[in-house]
Amino acid sequence: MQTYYGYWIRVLANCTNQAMTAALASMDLTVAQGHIIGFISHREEPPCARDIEEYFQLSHPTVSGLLSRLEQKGFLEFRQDPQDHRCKRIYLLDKGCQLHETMHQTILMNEEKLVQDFTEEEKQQFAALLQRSIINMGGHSCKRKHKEESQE
Amino acid sequence: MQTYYGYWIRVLANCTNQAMTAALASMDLTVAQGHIIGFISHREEPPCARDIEEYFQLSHPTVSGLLSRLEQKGFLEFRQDPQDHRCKRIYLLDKGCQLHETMHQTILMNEEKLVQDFTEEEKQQFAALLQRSIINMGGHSCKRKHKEESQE
DNA sequence: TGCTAATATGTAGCAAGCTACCTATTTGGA
DNA sequence: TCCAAATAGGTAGCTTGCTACATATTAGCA
Repeated sequence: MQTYYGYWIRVLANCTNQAMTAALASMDLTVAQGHIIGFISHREEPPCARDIEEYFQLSHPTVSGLLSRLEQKGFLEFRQDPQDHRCKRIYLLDKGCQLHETMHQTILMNEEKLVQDFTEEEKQQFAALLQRSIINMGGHSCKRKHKEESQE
Repeated sequence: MQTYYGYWIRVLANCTNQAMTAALASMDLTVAQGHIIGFISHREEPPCARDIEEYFQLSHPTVSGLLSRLEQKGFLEFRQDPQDHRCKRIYLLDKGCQLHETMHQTILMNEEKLVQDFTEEEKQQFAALLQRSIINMGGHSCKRKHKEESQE
């Protein structure tokens, strides 16, 4: 067996990141920041940092840094949860809401580019194999329901 | 169309990275450093930084930083190319060569884990779809022949 | 009640990715 | 030949990922 998948995944992750970086640059957003804005805007209830960590399988300091940069740029703000004083709920500000639709379209376009010459069957296969490999690697995010949530 | 691939690729890249980090930790190597050691040891001629940038689709400063950390730890050394004084050829030192076999086995184990419940056909499909999506995103690394090279 | 464990978050310091700029060397065409 | 473009590499400063530590609050059990 050749040792290819890890290499391809690394390169593919880098490629998609670079393409999305270019696409989102005009909005003063990085790829990771854009995904977080999208995640927040799709939630009915304002999430806390912990929710983002679980959904994206990221460590707390990583999410903490992302959120603080988004706060500095005026995309969101924190408000302490009245029930649980440990939690800081994340609220999207106008600036963040306005961007969302444009960003959503940009992400959709890049998704389409990624699989532009795939048949419908191949798209489904690709999605299924990606999800199974995440589970194989012990990724927990697949334990949660993603049905109503987008990747952003 | 749902916006999933980008999200899955991000999560998968993160998962494989975390698993490999744990596996390589005992060798005082990070994942990126391990892959570079593997790449160098598989080349007949000592490569220069530019070769690594192309193979892994990474920027020059990224590769530069990786190599300088590997040099500091005594895994490799630079020697100026006598023909072209711009190039610094990269030579693996004993410490790097000794590690290679162990690291290679570690990477193989993780590759196997990634697709542990895939059939042979699914493995081939996964490989083909990953490569096609890299090409779709404009990744240049696929233009080069990888037949004789491993992912490391 | 009161102590312990679990949970949410904060921060320091590192690796690895990037852009943008720099110098030095080589190459190639006028 | 000689100057400009291409090429290889260096460095500053950023984001994003991490581990390892810290504090504050909540929950649960004796």
